[in-house]
Amino acid sequence: MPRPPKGVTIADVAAQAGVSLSTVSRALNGNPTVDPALAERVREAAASLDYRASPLARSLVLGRTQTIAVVVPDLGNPTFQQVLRGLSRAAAADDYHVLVADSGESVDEERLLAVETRRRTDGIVLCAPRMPQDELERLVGGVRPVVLVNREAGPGVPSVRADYRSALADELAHLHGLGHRSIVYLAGIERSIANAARLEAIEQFRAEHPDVRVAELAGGVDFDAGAAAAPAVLASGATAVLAFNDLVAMGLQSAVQAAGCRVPDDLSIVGFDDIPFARHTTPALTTAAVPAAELGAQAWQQLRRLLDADEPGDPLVLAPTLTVRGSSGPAPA
Amino acid sequence: MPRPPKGVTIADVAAQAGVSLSTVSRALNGNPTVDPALAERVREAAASLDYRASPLARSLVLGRTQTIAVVVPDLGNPTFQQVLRGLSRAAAADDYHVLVADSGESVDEERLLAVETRRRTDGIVLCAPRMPQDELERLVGGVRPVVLVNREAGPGVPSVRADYRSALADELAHLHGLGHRSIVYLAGIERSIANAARLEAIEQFRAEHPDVRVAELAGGVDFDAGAAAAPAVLASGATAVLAFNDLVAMGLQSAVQAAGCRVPDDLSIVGFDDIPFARHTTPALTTAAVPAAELGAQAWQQLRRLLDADEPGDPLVLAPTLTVRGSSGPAPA
DNA sequence: CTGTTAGCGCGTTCAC
DNA sequence: GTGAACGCGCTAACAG
Repeated sequence: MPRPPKGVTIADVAAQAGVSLSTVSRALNGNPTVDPALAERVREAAASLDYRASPLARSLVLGRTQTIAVVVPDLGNPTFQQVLRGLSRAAAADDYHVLVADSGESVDEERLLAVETRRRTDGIVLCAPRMPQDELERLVGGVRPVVLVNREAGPGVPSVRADYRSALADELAHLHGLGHRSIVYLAGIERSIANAARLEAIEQFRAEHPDVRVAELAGGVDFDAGAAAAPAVLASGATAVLAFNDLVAMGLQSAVQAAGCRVPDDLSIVGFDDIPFARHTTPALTTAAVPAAELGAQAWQQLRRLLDADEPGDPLVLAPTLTVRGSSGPAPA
Repeated sequence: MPRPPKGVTIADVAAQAGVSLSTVSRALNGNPTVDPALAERVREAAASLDYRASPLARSLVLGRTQTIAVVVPDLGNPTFQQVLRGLSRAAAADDYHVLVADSGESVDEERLLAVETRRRTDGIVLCAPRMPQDELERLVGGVRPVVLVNREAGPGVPSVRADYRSALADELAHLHGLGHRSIVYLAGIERSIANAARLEAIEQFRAEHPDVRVAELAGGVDFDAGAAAAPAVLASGATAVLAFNDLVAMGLQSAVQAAGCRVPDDLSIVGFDDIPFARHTTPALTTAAVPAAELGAQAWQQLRRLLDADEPGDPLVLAPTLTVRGSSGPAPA
């Protein structure tokens, strides 16, 4: 059972072409100080041997791996799946590879994986929504170049994020415009940055609209959490619900419908993220479209800039767009 | 702007501990032929300097990178997302890293990415549903160790796959048991292996049930394709539809419902895959649950076996489980 | 048990 | 313009 032909090295090519190792290296790297005739001979030899320089050896001597790492809390989460997709394609377009690590929602793992994967790569994209701010700031120092997704850590640390605050404000305005005066917010994880941003928007809305009741209910981040919240939502007497994300909204919608509640006639529901299936529920989900894949692509651009020029770009803030579909409608009389 | 402290090398540790490089290497790698006292001194020195061996240098000399590659056709496809997730977690549990590459549904890219990523890793997991069989068999020779997902390429090439044939047979039996005698199959990509397996099951069913009409309609692989097929499905007069996958089923269900057709009263719909949202449609989707994450985890086990012992495991076939939900019901009278 | 030497495969000075 | 030598950081074989 012969393994693939024992790695043909640069020495084999040199022998075949009748030149020295250095000449092969130069020729293959397009160094102009090589006699064109020789260069051609080297290329032919390399082609005939199907030679390609070992990425490992190159990495060691060049000090770069042409690879970046991305750490996500959960590869099962549609948002991070899209971030990864956008990042992967953007990096590939620039001939970079992507090492992916799933921290399983554990902050400890996040830290460990970040430093570990960073050592095998040229830079890292970090998605760490739950990591405490002080811990995050301590961590970024040790893993530069680094780009943060949906987090910030002071100047010099590039980041890309969606503006959750303004997006939730848009949703509140949407519901208010439809006549809703009693609204429930299904909160996500307490310590989550994303949750905090949403709460800010709610605070401001309350201040500007004293006539509207916005109640908070403990929620969660997945479909089941949304479904579990259904009884409490129905009991609250609210006419509209802001769910922490689309998964929660879909779980809620499914559960209240099963209980005989009509959406949006009896209850309006709005989600967050615009995951691919949001438009496919019945009714389709009104939501704030977070451009997750674009976030990933932009994260790569930020990282690339760091890699190429070593100068951090400005933090990038992408505004989600309110996407009105069938799950929200006028408040019941 | 000081980069992270210039990589501290094994030489620094050796100096700090007052021993030679080899002793440091041995001590840190748990080589028992080291004086316990010295070993301790080395560990302390390493800890005080926050030293960790360069993965790059280790990879070069050891001939292994502790990294595997996975090539998928589309990171936006829920099935491969789950495969990646299962693979990533299983590999991480064994201290292996995962390099991911998205071929963007292009067979050419698949081939290129496979050989390219393989060179930076110890092995590769290949998801190449559309690659022609002969091309696949030629490719695997050059990238071993390799594990195939949902494909096979002769003995010696480990693979993990779902049994699409038996799963579709189960679905057909399910519909037949509900009294359906006119069924439509919404086909996927022609040249796809997965499609061929489904067609086999249909052939056999036809032979065993001459009284049942099973028509094929051109379909696709995504939500929009399912929605686009709605008029043709309704015009066919069939009482049940087998969709190529859940996305197609959901698109179809959504579209026929919008046209006033009741599911499952007027039309039964069954999908394939059991993607996370299948249980969340209204009605919830009857489908064949393909254990994609488990497929990924098992792919790692197969690859690990190859890496550890160099002996391929037997091809693994996982049977999807028929999951009956609300979208299928008795045939209308 | 420890230190010295020789590579892993390549890019890059430095002399010719 | 080209080759010989050195080094990237580490492990392994070889002496002592």
